[in-house]
Amino acid sequence: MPLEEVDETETGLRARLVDVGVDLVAQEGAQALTLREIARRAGVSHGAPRRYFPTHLELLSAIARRGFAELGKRASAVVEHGDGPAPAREQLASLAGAYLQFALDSRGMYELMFRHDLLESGHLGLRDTSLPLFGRLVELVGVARPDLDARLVAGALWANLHGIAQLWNWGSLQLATGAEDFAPLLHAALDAHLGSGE
Amino acid sequence: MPLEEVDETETGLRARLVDVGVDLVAQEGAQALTLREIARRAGVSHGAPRRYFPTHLELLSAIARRGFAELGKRASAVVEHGDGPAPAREQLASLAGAYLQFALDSRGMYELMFRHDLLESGHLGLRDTSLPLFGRLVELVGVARPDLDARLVAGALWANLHGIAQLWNWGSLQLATGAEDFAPLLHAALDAHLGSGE
DNA sequence: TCACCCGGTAGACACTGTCTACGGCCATTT
DNA sequence: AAATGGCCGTAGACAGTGTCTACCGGGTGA
Repeated sequence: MPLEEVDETETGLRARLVDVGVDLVAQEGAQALTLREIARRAGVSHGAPRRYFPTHLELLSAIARRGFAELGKRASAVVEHGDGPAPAREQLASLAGAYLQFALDSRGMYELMFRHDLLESGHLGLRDTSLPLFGRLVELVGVARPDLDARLVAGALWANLHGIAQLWNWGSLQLATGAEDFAPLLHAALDAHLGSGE
Repeated sequence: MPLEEVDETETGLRARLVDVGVDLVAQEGAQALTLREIARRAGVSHGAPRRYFPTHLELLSAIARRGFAELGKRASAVVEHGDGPAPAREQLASLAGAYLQFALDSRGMYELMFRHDLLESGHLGLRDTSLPLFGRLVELVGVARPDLDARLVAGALWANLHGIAQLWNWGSLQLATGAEDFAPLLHAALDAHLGSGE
């Protein structure tokens, strides 16, 4: 009877492994995401994950995809939150704030999401998980500053956000700038790329 | 007789291990910096490094410090290169360009230098290796834009450079912006943080 | 000459990711 | 109803890792 089972949301081991991974990275950090530890916490033998994830990297990628999904959800929630259509500049501020807040709330997950070997492995499916978010960023930049190259400015702004998130997360920026809150940096970046006036 | 040997530049095993590490990371990437592989290439047993570096992380930190030194050297060379005192804005462009070029030339080393567990371990001595460079950045920003908070702008700009370097290095920005050279992004960032006019 | 200690060796240990052979259970089939 | 086959998880082996400990060889001091 169940010969295809297209529904992937069942409570099988595959999903449970990813669940465990998401919890584990939140609690113990990215370096704790051992294949064997995930299997242990899922209550199966260390060979079991191989049935669904041929390699450790693919399991990690599946976990990271959850992170991208969560980030996308938060971003959407923030942007579509206003009752009326808020000015693009404000939406961009909210979006950027949500991005940084996510990176700080979910240090381990953010770190996992931007591991080079994951990104380069191609298992992440960035084109599906991350590009929509970037697309929205480009769109908003295009509205806020029609005079600029939206893709370029959006790229530079994204890089700025990523840099702030990363450097802030390990304390370099606090040490360098003496700040104790990332808000000034965020606003400086927004003002820089989008202009402070309008 | 040799009871103190303050001179640390001798050709002992300590320095040889770091040399090997620098070569190895340039040739094979950051993930190749195994303790045992470094020892192998240095022609000693796997236990030998422990005499000088109690832990793997401390050896990696010593290698990364070479990277920071090299980066600082390149930055100084570029800034002090002009015969006359070039405008601060131009010096900033050169400095930023050198930074990005270093990150791209020495992918593996750059990756190693900004490994969170190295930065957080405290073995890097960032206060000595990296802060001078940042100080020069602050100084130049202060000259170029006396109307702004130099430390804040310098921090945001540094984060921007770091983000561009990282995202560019694994291809995300190419994919997102469609660019095939990082120069436009660099100029966009510089214009954004320092203004395009003057 | 003897003792000492510095610097490197060699083996063990726990842990990792991957691979392979095995088994047990469910569902289909005859 | 009994037999068959395939899916899913187990268990053990293997090479490799970082760390720890016991050893020891040879040069320097007394």
